[in-house]
Amino acid sequence: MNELTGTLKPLALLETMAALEHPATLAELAASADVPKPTMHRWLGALEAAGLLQRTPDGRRYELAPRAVRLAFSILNNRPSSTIRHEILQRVVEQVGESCNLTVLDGTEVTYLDRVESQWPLRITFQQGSRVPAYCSASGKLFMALMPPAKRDLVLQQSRLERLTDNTVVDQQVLLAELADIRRDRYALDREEFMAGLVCLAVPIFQTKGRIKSCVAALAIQAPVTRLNQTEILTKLPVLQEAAETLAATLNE
Amino acid sequence: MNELTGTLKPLALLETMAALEHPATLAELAASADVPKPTMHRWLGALEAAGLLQRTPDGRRYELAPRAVRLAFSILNNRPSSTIRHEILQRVVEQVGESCNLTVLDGTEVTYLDRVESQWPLRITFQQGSRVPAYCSASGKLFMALMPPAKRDLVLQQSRLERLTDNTVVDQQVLLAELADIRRDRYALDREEFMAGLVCLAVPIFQTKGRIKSCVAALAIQAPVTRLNQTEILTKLPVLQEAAETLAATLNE
DNA sequence: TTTAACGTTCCATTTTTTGGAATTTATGCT
DNA sequence: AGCATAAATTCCAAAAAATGGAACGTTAAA
Repeated sequence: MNELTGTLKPLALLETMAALEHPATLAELAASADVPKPTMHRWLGALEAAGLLQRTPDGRRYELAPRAVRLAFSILNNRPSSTIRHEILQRVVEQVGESCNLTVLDGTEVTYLDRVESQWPLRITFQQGSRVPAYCSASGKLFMALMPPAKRDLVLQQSRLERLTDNTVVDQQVLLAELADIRRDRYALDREEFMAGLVCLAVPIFQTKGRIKSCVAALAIQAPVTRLNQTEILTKLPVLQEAAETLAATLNE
Repeated sequence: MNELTGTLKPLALLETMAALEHPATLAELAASADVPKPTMHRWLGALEAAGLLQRTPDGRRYELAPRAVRLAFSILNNRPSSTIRHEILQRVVEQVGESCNLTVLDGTEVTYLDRVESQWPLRITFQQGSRVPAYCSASGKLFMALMPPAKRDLVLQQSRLERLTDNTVVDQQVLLAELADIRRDRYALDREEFMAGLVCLAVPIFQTKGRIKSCVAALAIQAPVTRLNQTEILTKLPVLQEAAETLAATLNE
């Protein structure tokens, strides 16, 4: 996990204290955080003054104070909708039995916002944060199909249509024709265009602001073609669409 | 309340975010914290890089991230404060003679923060794994009844109302009607809805932020219907309510 | 299309933080 | 009790970091 640096170092201390089994002394904490004692002294003093930490009755050890507990309840009470989204993804994986991911468009690439892997031994493991070119992925094509044409042309202009597999669409005219279909059907397929043996089905997640609907994210499942071919994967469309509806609700509320 | 200053200002921001109902934009946060936009930009960037905050899919708003939830559980699981709560639970068990537990809502499920068994005194069983669906447990229904309707709908939408016993409420309309009663009465019953032979009574623990009260945890007792039936268990209500008051006091003082 | 608001970058200035050394306080041992 | 030892605290000049006004892109609303 990313280390807390700079201004956040006292926050790292709070995290350390929360993980601790027993109250600890200044010297112990200074040693474990690898900072000089005067520094730790100041940090502890600040957190104590803030009411996040308090000293044990003997005055030599530090432990969490009520304000930290209040913060914890606040966090749980306001449980980020991202966790709710993750659960929705998990449910999709349970229902379709294949890996599922939530993506957004970032320039000419699609980035994985969240991802839940299927339990099959044979599976494609992407990780959260990884990126894939838009023109050869289901979600990417979906975004392009549903965005204003001017913007789409800009994205296309910046994309070099590189051949990644035998099925990759490298002709812009062919791609545009497919985008028109996708725009009509409201789903997109990746027919082994990015990676041989990998098929993918994506549906849009719309956000409504005022009277304008825009596709802000995409929900997709990925499967080895040996388990689900292009036709079979389409049977999962209803499940995906329903989940996308639920996901949209977490965005608009 | 003591103001967080100096190095702790980003921590104050985390507290603000935890208290927020909906994800907020940079401009809103800058205004509410009364700092220039570049400063807020840096703070948010630091917390985002640390994995404590993240942006909403549209990239324009910020909300809590999984690391914040982990921190919250870590704090609640921590000894000194949990010991105080545990003692209160023990007192309840002594008074009512039945098992008692403290729960928080986590998505569509209720998780046991602490539990004291009537048979085995002095036993702490914080099992991160022991979870129960919200729709068929006393505490779960309590949480749903007392949360903002929009959030409640989101939780309901995700809950599959599965029949676990003859008494499980699987009709959403019936459930909503009961939630209205619970909201009025400030207690909830589990009438053998989760497990045959097991009845349960739950009362809310409120946290007050400003003038807003929110139910952040629930205190409940469980009993075999043979020892306490639905009517008899209600005689324990005053004991529970008093203990809940005491627990709330440790949060709000 | 125009306009306004929002988000982001830049950088000289100001303000903190930092940590070695010294001082004070507490603890353990005989 | 008295000494030795370790921990906690204070001090302060050097070093590092945060700050925020101004300017620049970018996105959304009229």
